Amino acid sequence: MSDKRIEILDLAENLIRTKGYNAFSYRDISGPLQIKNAAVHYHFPKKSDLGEEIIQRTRKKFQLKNKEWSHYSPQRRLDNFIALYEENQSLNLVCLVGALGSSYESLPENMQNNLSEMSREIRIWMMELLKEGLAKKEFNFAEKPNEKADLIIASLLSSLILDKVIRENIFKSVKASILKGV
Amino acid sequence: MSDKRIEILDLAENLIRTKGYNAFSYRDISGPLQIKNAAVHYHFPKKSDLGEEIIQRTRKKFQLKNKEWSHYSPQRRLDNFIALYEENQSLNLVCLVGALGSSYESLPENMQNNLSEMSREIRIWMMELLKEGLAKKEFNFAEKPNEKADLIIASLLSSLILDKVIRENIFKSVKASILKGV
DNA sequence: GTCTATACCTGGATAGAC
DNA sequence: GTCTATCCAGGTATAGAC
Repeated sequence: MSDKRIEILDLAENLIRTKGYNAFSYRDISGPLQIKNAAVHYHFPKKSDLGEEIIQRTRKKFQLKNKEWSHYSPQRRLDNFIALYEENQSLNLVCLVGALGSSYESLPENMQNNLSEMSREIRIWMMELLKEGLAKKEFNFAEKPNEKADLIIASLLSSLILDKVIRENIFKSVKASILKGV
Repeated sequence: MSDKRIEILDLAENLIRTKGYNAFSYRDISGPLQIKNAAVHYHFPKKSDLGEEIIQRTRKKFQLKNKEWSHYSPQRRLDNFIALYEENQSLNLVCLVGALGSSYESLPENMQNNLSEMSREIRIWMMELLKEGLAKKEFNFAEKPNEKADLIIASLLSSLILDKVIRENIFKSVKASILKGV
């Protein structure tokens, strides 16, 4: 994969996760990268091609982490997962699911499908993690694993949004709550 | 306030909460309401005027509820607050903070400010509610009130987003988790 | 792989008649 | 308060030269 291609993807992802998919244009890419719009279109003919590839590579990154973490304890895997959000927060970035999901109905179909699949994958991963933690008595909570999983992924997602809106460290609070609750 | 004005606000709010602020246009308003773009501009000269008023009236609605609920028990106030999200979910709508917050940096300044103030107000309300519930021994949880408050408002916000993306009843899970955790 | 040039559309917004 | 008409900026996208 060429350097330019990656630079375009990186910049576009950043734009999506600060301004949203519908608020950035090819100019916002070509300007900073000092190329012309047509060059961006060469790499990604349609805007939705760009959007789709950003989702797909995010999904792949997550899958790689999974493999890497597969023999870690549930607690450590949970810590690592939360650390991903902590990094986003320090970069002042919303996560991709939050950035795209809130305007789901405005997205091209290929992006909707990719986004849904990735999100389901993360959710199932979290459920399995929690089940295993319960079984190994590393965790202790009253909710059903799917309920707890949904609470965790939902609260992490929004913590990044609310951080920007409220300008308080919501992520930190949410992290503390989650860790005290498992 | 004229009927047309309200019709415009209602429709625009719906569009924001399904497609996002940047994905709808004056045509999306004027078409369904069978008027012309210029008529919409008469009521709301700039798009951001429309956006701002939608935030402001949402904030006022919340303040009215507060007064109405002020002598209810903490548990009942929490139940009522959750019920607001339940209604949104049944209408397939993301909440306003989620819809706008995820693309915060693309918003006009007047909308950013109004959105931030409203969100802070909701957060503080939730913190007070939880503190009171602890003091009255209606609630029992290990986290600090601000940590718990952030967990609750964050998870409710995203539950509506994830509901759409994952197409499972994430809201229901989150609701169960919250109620078991206080 | 990047450029220039351009096509075509949609967007927000305003002036002025009714 | 709503209309027609119009403006202009910006958006996505493509053709064809280099």
